[in-house]
Amino acid sequence: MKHLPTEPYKGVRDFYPEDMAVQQHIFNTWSRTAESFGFERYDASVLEPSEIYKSKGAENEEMVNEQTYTFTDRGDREVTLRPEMTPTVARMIAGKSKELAFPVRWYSIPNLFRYERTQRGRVREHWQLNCDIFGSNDIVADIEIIALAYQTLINFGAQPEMFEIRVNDRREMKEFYESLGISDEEIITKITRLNDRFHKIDRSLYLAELRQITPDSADAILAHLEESSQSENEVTRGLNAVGINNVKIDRSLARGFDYYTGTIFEFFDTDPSNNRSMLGGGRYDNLTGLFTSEAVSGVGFGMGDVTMRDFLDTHGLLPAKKAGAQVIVILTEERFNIDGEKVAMKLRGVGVPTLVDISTKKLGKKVAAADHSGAGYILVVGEDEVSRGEYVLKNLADGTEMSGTLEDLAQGLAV
RNA sequence: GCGACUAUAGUUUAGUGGUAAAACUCAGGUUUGUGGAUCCUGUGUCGAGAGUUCGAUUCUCUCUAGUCGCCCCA
Repeated sequence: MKHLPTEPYKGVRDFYPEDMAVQQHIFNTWSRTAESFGFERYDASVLEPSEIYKSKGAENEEMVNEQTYTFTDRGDREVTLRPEMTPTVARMIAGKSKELAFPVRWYSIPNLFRYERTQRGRVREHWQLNCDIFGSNDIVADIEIIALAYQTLINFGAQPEMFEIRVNDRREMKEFYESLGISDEEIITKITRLNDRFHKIDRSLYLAELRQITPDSADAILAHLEESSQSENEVTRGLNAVGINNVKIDRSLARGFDYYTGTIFEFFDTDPSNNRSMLGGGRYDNLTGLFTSEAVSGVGFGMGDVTMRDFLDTHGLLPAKKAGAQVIVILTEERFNIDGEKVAMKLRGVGVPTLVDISTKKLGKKVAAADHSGAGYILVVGEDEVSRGEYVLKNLADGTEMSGTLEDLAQGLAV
């Protein structure tokens, strides 16, 4: 018989226990940090009506058709597996726009799906921390959201030198282009698209292409762009004031062609082997326009688990392997297995994670396996222990033993 | 959508136009109630199909899968 492949579907991942341990560490750090800033968690289904992704024009329609998982359900509704969280949360905010006490701080860790060509750091399914402040037009909201992203990396154990925050502002850029007499959206889009490649291509090539778009203003745009790392704005000054200094203005920063209307930012890994954007976000006006005439603004960011994992791996910040149980109960013979479960139930009852080794290995192998698993203690159950009602708890790290009734031992281990 | 590279044991890799290796992992034994050791044992249609050849895992072609880039990146 021909068997099915054991590989997961293209572009998605299996989480074996050791992978899941890392995943939990990432999720825990994400939510702990967001909640330390007073953010509240929300979530929604992975299924959304396709139109909430399409309704931003032909460009979006094309994106949805080519880069999402979209299908028609049995009721002839067009459905999409959510590729991003922002339209969903915009829908939810709009639904309650009259009863929410703005500003609100919300976060979520959604599973997102994109039909893409896979490559390093890009898969078809990932998890993303999404943090947003809705309903505040104060620049301090922009500063706080960047500070939250910064603190998240710090809480993973990162040093500020390991990454760099690049900030730009859509409105400032628009004003700058207008000061040069450029107001044509199409031209600005072309310039922005080229700017996005600024760090990837040669300076002379950049200038040559820029001259093709806008011959008269090319030199001024290049100069403006090159001096940006020397300059500052309200956001960078605010970040410096709260002790965040690995930040600079980068006027080449583009962030695609999404809904951002003000501040935009990205965090870059400074390690050359992982030199890529780790997270990004920005400010948008009237996020809720699709759903209601109540205009609600927002500022937020998204940070993926895949890029986070790459970052932690690159900088040696992945956590050490964690044990599945603190105590492993070992039986000398199979006939004691129920006695073993009784012992385990006692320990679990006082909050000690306990498992019973029900394998058929020999005693020595079981001890070795327990040690290998990272458990803290073993407790052997056999003829003597059951008849006497006294047990020996052995600490695997230092070899010390503690003996007594189950009650005594449970007391000693209780958390 | 375009391009490059790769495919050998569970994993990571060596290797050869003439019957395929190592390390690690795992399982069992060495060891009848106590430690990551030692030693022994175990597992492969060399990605699939076709061609060249006396003979192909090795060379050629096609396909498939994966990786990495470009494009795009909400």
